[in-house]
Amino acid sequence: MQHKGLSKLEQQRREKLAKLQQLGVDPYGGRYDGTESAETVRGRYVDNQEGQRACVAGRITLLRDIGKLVFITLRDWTGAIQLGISKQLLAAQWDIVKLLDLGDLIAAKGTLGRTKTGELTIWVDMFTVLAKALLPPPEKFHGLADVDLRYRQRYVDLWANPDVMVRFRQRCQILDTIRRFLQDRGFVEVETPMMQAIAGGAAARPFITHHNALNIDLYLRIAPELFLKRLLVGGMERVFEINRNFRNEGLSTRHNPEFTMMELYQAYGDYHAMMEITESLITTLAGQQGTNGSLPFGELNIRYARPWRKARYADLVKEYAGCSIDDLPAIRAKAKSMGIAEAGMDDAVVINEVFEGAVEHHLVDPTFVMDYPAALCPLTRRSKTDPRYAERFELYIGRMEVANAYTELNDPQVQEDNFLRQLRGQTETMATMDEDFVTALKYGMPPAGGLGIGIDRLIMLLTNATSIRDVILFPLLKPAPNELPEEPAAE
RNA sequence: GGGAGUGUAGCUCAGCAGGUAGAGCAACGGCCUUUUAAGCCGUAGGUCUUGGGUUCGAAUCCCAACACUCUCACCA
Repeated sequence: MQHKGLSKLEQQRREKLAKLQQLGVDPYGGRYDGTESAETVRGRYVDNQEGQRACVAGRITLLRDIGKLVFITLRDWTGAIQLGISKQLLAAQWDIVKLLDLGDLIAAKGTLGRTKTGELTIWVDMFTVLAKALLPPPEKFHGLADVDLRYRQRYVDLWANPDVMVRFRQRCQILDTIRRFLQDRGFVEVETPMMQAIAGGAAARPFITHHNALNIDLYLRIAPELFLKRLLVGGMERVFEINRNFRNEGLSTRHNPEFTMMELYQAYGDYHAMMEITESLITTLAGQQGTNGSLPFGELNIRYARPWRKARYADLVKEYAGCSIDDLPAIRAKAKSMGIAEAGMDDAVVINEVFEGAVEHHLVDPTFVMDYPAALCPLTRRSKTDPRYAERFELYIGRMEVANAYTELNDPQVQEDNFLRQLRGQTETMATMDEDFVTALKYGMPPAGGLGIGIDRLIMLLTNATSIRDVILFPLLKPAPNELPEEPAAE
């Protein structure tokens, strides 16, 4: 795929590499101690104070050759700093300076100062080549813009588009905060199987894989829920897991087949306790990211100020769709008017279609949607006052479902009945009876609240990324043509 | 899978009432010791995604394929 033009540019760089070697320079460096980040150097510099030294390493992203003076913009993962290299100061290494290219990795030492225009600059008196780049970097001003290329070559995107680095470092910071927040509340982090004999805990099509030694098919998990609740039975009272789920579904700006989910379970809690945790956690995170209680998300401006809106599912349908979820003819009429093929659908499913079509896009600021129809919630305890509803909420922010939580069902009899009812309604692999889970419940699971937060979507909201692919380092892509396996010739 | 859009130099993009290609950056050669997307002079770089068709003539029009983006569908 890479043709003449490119290999010519590469050829030129290989020649420079050979020249470096002739000058006795190892173009691929080695261990280099004593560097500081660009950010640190900027932070500690004091104006009008002589003799401040600095040592940095990074990639050459801009190079301005003024003849006997060269300015380099050196970028590391904290930011950029300018190097000034003068022939007078660096006569011994001048031949090497002239062989530097955009994209090369170098380390440099020197004295700090400011130029006429006030730019903080390291006046270099020693530098080391750490890695010669054989391929040219993308255009220096626009960066790498081709969306597909950015995902395929994230290793270029990360430094060619500095916002990308900032966002992924924010992602790490957000995850740190989540872990600390939960640990402070007494939760412990656990890891449960990603490969499961029965893919349970959600309704989604799983990926199938095979274990050779046991000669069994296994599923990549679609949710950790049933294992985490087994831990409640085992006496682990506050657990959480942050890990990948896999769902064999289409891709979109809000869906990646593998995505990161945080699930937690708290013994003796309920869904109101989960609301408190959710609201407290996410407002903490929003406060850390943002300004005065609100953050932009695409065209939207989302207000995170507490308290968040709480609204019953049924009330929202009435408010935005104009009909009661108990009035099935009206619901079906509404569904039909919205273009939903409601004829063969289950009542609860029709209601949910109306909800998704009529209500969701109104839910911009954080909103807890409470009390779902029980038929939609096989793992949830029903309301004691009105068993038609389940003690469940979903949190919507920016028109997206971000969290899902409920009072866990701990009655083994009801759980078994729900599984059986689900089995009757489902096609293909969507549901399998997990008898061992029912057995676990028979030993007694404490009443508990459980919560799942879609981490990727949360990070989208907190970092103003409107595509999930911008918060996942390597989103799933169709392999490039030359990576695809040979296709059988048959049509 | 449906709909809309995109595919031109290494990168970012022009060119599309049909007459076989342009700019900026990057590259190469030259000048320049305070630049900031440095500047100036010069040079080189293209099977216009692929395959058919219409035409005297196609980057441009038509058909098909491939890839990507957005969107809908699938997704409790």
